[in-house]
Amino acid sequence: MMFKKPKGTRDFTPIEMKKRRIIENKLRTVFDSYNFKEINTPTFESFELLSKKTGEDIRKQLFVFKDHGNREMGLRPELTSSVVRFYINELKNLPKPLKLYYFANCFRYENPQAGRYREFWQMGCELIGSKYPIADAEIINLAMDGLNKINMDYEINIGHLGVLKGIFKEFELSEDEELKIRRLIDKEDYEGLENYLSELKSSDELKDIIFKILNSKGDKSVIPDLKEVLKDYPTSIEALNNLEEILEFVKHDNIVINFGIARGLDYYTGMVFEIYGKREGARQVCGGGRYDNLIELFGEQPTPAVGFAYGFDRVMLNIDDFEVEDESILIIPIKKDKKLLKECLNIADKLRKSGKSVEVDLMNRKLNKALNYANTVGINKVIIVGEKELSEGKVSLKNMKTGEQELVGLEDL
RNA sequence: GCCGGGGUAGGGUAGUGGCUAUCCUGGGGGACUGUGGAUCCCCUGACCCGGGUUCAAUUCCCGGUCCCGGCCCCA
Repeated sequence: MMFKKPKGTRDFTPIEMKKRRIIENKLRTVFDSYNFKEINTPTFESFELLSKKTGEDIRKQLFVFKDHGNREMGLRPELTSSVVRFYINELKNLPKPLKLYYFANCFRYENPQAGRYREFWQMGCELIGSKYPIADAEIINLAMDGLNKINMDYEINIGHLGVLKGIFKEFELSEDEELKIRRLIDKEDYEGLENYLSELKSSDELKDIIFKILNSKGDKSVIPDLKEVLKDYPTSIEALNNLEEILEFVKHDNIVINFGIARGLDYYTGMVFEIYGKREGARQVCGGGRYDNLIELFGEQPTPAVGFAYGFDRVMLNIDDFEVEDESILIIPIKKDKKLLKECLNIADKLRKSGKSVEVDLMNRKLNKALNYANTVGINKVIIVGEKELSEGKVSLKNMKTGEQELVGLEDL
């Protein structure tokens, strides 16, 4: 074989594409129903933009290249940076809230494993301009409604970075220390966390508080208890109040409060959430949260924003497989003379204009072979065009499922 | 970047240090000249790549690559 597809990429068969489109369209209707508006941005951006919120280290996880003008470019690893750039370039003067969504392929230079590819699809949204809890809630509700729409079983965990940040502030931890702690929390490496915390000054109290926060996991009722524990940490209390307000507007009840969600890197500022499916190895299907500092980081005046993205491929892995079938028609001339063939094309043209999915035999097949073909590819109806019937203005319409066949006037097709 | 398991026609497989590499399925054509799912026949089409060992490698060894999965990481 001469060519193979690049590592970590996939070809999608017609059946796979059909299924992906069905799911995509269902999710799309939910975004539309919240009156989010679809946008698109370039597949590649300047490396500088892509590395802005994470730093140079990101390079090894990006597809980076230089264009002919020696400008350094990268394939987008996600859409948030691009959307924010677009917002700052052109959309910042639109009325708020700005509600945007996208469905796009993204690229990360990583080793493939279950549910991880070098090219993958994200469907997500950004709600820009509202700092209010109801905006956070709308994002959570939208994320859950989408998955409900496609009947996916999931678990959602919601946290708030302000709680831990309030603690870090009181204990005056350095940025490095804070980052290291968040990494360990995100990984759920509690043993490593305990060891690390033991090394720090004021370790006992800090350790005690952090583990109390991490253990506050469950339904909404954990919040009042945690407030009591954290009553001396005003920033944390503020965060808990914020989270409580948000949850008042979240319409689904099956949520888990979990302050262990540290969401990878640092641009989230408030509420954060993750959604998990059931499949082992590719469980996380969605992540999101509030990022009120990012737009400012990109050089615009401070603007609150909140959003999420589905990992579309993981969504596909976490739903039950389903059958797809399409309504299609094959038109077969009984003989291969030009007049009959042209008549076939005329009929096809008419049916196509009325929205039907129509094939004309292109293989010069004899009738029995053509029927055989129709049968194996799952064509529902066959129109047989013969001279005798045609002279009376009729054709044979055959239902491939039932085998029934009837003469139909050309006008009645 | 690291680790484990794999790689034989489009899909699924058998097998071997040597002879025309097995079978099923799929695809094209025919038997069948105006009615499908059957049967028969013909055609199509593969040992991942490179190096080594050997008289001889698809087979054994090494390296690479890709796939599956696990770490690291995951904006």
